[in-house]
Amino acid sequence: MNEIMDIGRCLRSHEGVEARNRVEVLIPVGEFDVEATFESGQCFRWRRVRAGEYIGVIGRSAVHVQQVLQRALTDPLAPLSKARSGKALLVRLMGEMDPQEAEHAVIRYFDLSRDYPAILRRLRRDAAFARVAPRRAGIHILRQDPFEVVISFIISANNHIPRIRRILERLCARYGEAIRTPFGLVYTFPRPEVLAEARLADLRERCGLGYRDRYVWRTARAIAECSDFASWSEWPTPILRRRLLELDGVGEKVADCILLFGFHRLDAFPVDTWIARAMRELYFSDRMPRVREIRACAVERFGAYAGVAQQYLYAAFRARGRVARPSREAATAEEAL
DNA sequence: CTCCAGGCATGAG
DNA sequence: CTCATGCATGGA
Repeated sequence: MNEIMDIGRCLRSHEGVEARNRVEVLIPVGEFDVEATFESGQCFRWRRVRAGEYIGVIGRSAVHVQQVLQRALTDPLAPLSKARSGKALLVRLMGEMDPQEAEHAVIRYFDLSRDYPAILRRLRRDAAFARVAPRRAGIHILRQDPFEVVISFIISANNHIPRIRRILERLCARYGEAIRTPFGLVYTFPRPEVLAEARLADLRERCGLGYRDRYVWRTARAIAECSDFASWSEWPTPILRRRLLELDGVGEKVADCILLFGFHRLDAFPVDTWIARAMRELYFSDRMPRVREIRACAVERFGAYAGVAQQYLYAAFRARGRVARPSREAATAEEAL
């Protein structure tokens, strides 16, 4: 049984969807930073191939993204001056489409037409925020596929980011469609109907989902059977939020992540352990507030862009926490002093 | 070995 | 309504 499935997988993998057209677009991006955005915890499936270079999927196309200095590209012989050359995004899409729709898809996915520097300036009017947030608006909120975000953040609950990535990788390799690229195979995210047909044991054992197997399966089935999931994006945020909370495995925090990362509701403010710590330190003088209280505080201070503030706070505190967390050796070394 | 991870569902009070 | 508990898994 399993052997047969494995062979089936191999065949499917090697068939792959042949990438016929390759469209290349170069877009000036201002302060946007691919690396900061991809490593900010809002997406899990972009694979880093080099510094500032990633491969992933947008829609049903495999995509290679590279952050470049625009001048270096238009005039390769000109001296590379960081000050005088603007940042740009060189994007190669593998799939059938014309350059114009490719450019539109890229601008939309990376939210490049929004003025993030202006948003950051507005957020930085808050003194506490300004103290810890960066000056440059490197992180954008991506416009990811809603279903992918739903499943991804169900898996994210009580889990580590490296493990979330590996689970999603296996899930897509098993249930998504393979696309051949010069960097190896990449997979589309599985459609709801496909995940709904999966076996629970397969999700648990092969993909490593653990106890979340039934959450993923039930939610995939609910969305597959839901005739109007495509139009959820048109609903007002409070109604959409209530609807998301009905999905199995979706609580308040995950619902807010889905609103922010899947439906681009920039006022949604997911409160996880890191944000709770950050907000507590910044605004509650180290007393432990309720999650409700934290969200209310964020909405009051950051308003329509609370979600953007959240992403910058999350990145700042996580970067700080990783180096600041004392290791066992550091602790004993400290005691030895 | 224990602790923890971008929490959630469940049941008790 | 609030609160406590168990939960698969794997990296630190």
